[in-house]
Amino acid sequence: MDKNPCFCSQDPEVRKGPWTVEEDLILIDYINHHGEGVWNSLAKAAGLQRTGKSCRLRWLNYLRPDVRRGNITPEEQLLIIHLQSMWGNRWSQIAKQMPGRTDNEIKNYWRTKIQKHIIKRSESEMSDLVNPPSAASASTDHHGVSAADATGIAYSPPSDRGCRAEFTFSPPPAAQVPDDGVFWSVEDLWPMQSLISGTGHDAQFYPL
DNA sequence: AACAGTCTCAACCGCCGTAAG
DNA sequence: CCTTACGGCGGTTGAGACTGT
Repeated sequence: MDKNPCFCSQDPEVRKGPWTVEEDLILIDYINHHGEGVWNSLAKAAGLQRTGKSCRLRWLNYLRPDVRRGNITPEEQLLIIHLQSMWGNRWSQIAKQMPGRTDNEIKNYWRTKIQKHIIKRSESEMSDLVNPPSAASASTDHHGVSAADATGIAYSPPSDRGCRAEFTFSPPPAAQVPDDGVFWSVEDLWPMQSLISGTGHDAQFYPL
């Protein structure tokens, strides 16, 4: 087991790193014929020089037939933000609410697309405290819509109580999805104004 | 065209909970 | 009850892709 990682990491029979097409085919073929089972046994029985964990991860995050990859929709973006604000980093739980999406994908999306904006906004807010922006400059996005009104998402920086930062979220109207089918970027969705004046009440971070 | 910086995401690591013996 | 084996989870890493200069 992995509480004795030295055995596995020093085992020359165990492969690491990116999966090859051949390995993928072996795993898919084996699971198609025998189903998912005890992963360590499965890896050996299939003739894969991989750990059971590695096989499980590869199957769940990549090879499973119902996995949808890429093109996170605006609705999914908002759902991720909403669920993350309710549950925190319970990625597997969030993934269960989003059929076809994996916890790994959601986690990566959050960290690369959303969390980045939290940090940026926190930094800009800190600078705004020193150099306050004009009221008009932050009130609309480039679609000409109030960002806070459009998304209903609001962010409040950490309080002096030592709690985590808070999001608030109210479901946006369906009209926010563009007719041309082009996905909105996080920049489009991000509620710039609300960073300063969040007013929603639906959800918030739980203190750690 | 070449290089540097940034971003994305597949995969690994380590911890925890639980079931079985 | 204790130990072991395993699955599951969240955090992190690093290689390759992409973008800007």
